[in-house]
Amino acid sequence: MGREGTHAAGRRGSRHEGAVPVQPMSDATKRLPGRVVTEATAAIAALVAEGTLKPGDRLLAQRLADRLGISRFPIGQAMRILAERGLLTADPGRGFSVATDGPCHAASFRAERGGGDLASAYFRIAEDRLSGALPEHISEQAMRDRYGLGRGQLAQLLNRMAGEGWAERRPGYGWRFSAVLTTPAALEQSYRLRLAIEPASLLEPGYRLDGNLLRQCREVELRMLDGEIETASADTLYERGVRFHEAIVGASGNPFFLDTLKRVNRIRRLLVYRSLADRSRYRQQAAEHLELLATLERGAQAEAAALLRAHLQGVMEKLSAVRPLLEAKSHPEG
Amino acid sequence: MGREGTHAAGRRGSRHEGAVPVQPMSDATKRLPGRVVTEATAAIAALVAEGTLKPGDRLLAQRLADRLGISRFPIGQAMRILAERGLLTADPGRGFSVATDGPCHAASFRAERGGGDLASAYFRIAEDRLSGALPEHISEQAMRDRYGLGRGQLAQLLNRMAGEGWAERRPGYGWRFSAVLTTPAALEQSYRLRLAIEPASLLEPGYRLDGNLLRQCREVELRMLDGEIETASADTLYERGVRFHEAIVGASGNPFFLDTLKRVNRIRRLLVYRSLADRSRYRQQAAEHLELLATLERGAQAEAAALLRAHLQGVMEKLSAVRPLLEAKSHPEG
DNA sequence: ACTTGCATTTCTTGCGGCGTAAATGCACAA
DNA sequence: TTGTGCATTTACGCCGCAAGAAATGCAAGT
Repeated sequence: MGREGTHAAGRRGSRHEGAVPVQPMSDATKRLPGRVVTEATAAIAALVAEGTLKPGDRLLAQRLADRLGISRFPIGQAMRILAERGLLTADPGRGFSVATDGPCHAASFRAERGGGDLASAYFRIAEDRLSGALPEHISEQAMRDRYGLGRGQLAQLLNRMAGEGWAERRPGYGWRFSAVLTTPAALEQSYRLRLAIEPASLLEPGYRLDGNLLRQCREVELRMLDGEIETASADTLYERGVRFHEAIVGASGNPFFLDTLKRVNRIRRLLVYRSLADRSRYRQQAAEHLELLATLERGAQAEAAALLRAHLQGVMEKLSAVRPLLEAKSHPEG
Repeated sequence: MGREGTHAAGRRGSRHEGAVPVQPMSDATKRLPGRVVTEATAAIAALVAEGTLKPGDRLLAQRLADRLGISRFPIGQAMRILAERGLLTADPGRGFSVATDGPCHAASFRAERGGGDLASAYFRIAEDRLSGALPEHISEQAMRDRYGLGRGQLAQLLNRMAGEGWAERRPGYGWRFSAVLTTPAALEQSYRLRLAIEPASLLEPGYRLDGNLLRQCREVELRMLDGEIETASADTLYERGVRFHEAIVGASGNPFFLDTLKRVNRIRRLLVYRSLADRSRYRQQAAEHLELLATLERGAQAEAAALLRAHLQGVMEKLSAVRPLLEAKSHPEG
């Protein structure tokens, strides 16, 4: 998806970010909604789409607000927007309820998720860094000018990068990008970390993979085998893999394992960015994922751990076969 | 109107932080030095103290600046300060050189490292959180008032906490502190992560523990056994342990392992904060550390990994014995 | 030629104001 | 009594200004 979104506009973008390019909008909802309203809108639409809310059901503002962890206000806004879109009907004085033809409309709300501005800058920076377009040392000022970011935004990004280990403050002014990402060994090293933690997480004392989650994971894998491997975008495929592994590890109940995995995955995303997704291997991966799920369902943790280890090792080997491709820009250092 | 507060002193501390309480200072160096100057001062003093620079040696500004990764300016300031302190002699027109009695003075420069203001707030927050004094949800405004922080400072802290996984933005306003830290199982879980990664790191392909580093580690452990266990502060003891393990893991050359360990250690520090340091166990720990070093020296990685595993497991068990003490405030949660 | 020491430039951070989004209180309707 | 709809209050993000602090350029000295 075009994550590059706004870049030219830059500075004056205020906070509304790229979200909700819905259409000119009629008079009642002229002002473009903020982040929370946008999310609430999507969330309610999702509830209708998945059938949790059926036609005729009345929507209680407070209830929804609690569920989403926000106040009633953005809920009201969201409902008004959805009513205009024909998903809900407004009963003046008695709030809103799901329209009879709501569910069909609901599908059109496919997560036009924004959040874009910052995320897009993040990826642009990473890409520039990997391609060598960004110098090793640079001042915040220069970064702001280059990417059209406000002070706070840039600070957020830099902190994140620092946390991820590929940028660091210089003693005086400015920042320094470390070489971690540009070395071809990084990807392999990230896999060795996963190899250490993922199987171990399956052996955690309280491990319990929720039945619902398991079913959900299985369905995704089946859909993949059923053709999505060919049709989905490379980004989506990556996302799917990440989600699977995070779900598996998350079921360990040990947040340290999960956080670590999430962390390494976020970086890995940058590393695989340039590796042409070789779709054929996804087929085998999906099969292995399914086998793993079956084993976990039986509660055979040790066996599952072994499978997972083998799975990761397999991926890693395939990977080192592609490695020459990545070494286009090898920075010998030492 | 909460906001105009400015209530406590806090605010006007500018950025110089608690550093360098050196003394009223004579006229030449009246203005208190900034962060970089302070660090440069300490660095140069250290060079003199450790004998890298001997009496009579001339100090070249550019050389030092390059070595520290900063510009010549703060170097000059630092040298002037040190000259006033009697560590260096000023040769007008020809810079500075080490004074004959420099080395004795140098010892008095024991890293009076500041950085304090923020760090102290960080620990106060963590403590309040652990003791339950801080509510689960809170707005930035309330935090600022509570801890007397500027907007930027607070933002920095919150970002850091978010990165460490124990605070997160709420959808609307305000922040939410996750339960990670308050659950009594957390400490144990953190050890299980370490158990997964530390031994594995010893088996990394390019593992190589530098001879110098090894010797240094050994010395520290010996000093510990030689009495420091009784005399050093609890904080220092913790620090020593962390450093040892990070050195060992860092020698794997895989930054992902090291980062993960650092990360978990930072959080662990908050978790052990209240556990009364039981000094007796440090003795055994030191012995095990030494044995580990010896094994690594022989290059017996697998054996070392086993030792490390046993070591961690031992610590963990001791820990679960103390656990009842920590459960003072157990938050059962569904 | 190399360095110092100063002057100038550049960068960063703190603070307060402003505009807008979200939270909250309240009156009123069902 | 419960819940809606609006008005009020509160919180937060962005911006500009100004004060330092660090980086850099330059002339003079050795």
